[in-house]
Amino acid sequence: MKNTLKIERAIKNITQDELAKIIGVSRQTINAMEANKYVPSTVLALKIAKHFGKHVEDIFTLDAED
Amino acid sequence: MKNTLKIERAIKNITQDELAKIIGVSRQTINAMEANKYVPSTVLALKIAKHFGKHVEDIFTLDAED
DNA sequence: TCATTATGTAAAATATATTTTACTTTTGGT
DNA sequence: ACCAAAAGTAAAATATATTTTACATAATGA
Repeated sequence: MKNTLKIERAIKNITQDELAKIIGVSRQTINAMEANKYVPSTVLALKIAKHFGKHVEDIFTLDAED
Repeated sequence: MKNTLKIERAIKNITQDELAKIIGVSRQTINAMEANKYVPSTVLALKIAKHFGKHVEDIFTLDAED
């Protein structure tokens, strides 16, 4: 799975820390997601998508190996 | 978070076991998700949404306490 | 240039998701 | 009524997500 978190953040010009506070997670969690360290829970994905006004599929996409 | 998994399955008339095999998880995982025992990973949510031809948001929705 | 901010990284601890195994109960068809 | 299939439930084991704490590195703006 890949995601466009970093791009979305850049579009809105917000830091990882700001997004983390809005969503209610640690900054490192945002960083880990951007770096694909692990797969987020659906609750997080929904909150993120909602914050950016997009569908989950617009931000998170499946890879062949998923 | 709540979901409409059971309804989607009923619409397509497939069992938990069949959906589990398609998605690549255990039947009990499907059951646990339908019963809101835990929150699925985004990879699972994406696969499920894709299988039913819907957006993640159409199947999984946030509650106030999320 | 330099101080501050932002991001990257790591590891241990903690929390949660998922699987496996097993059994029970319900459902639906004959 | 009977029975196989489907769904429900549980608990231990396993895997993964997330947090916390800490430090390093990169980027930014004055």
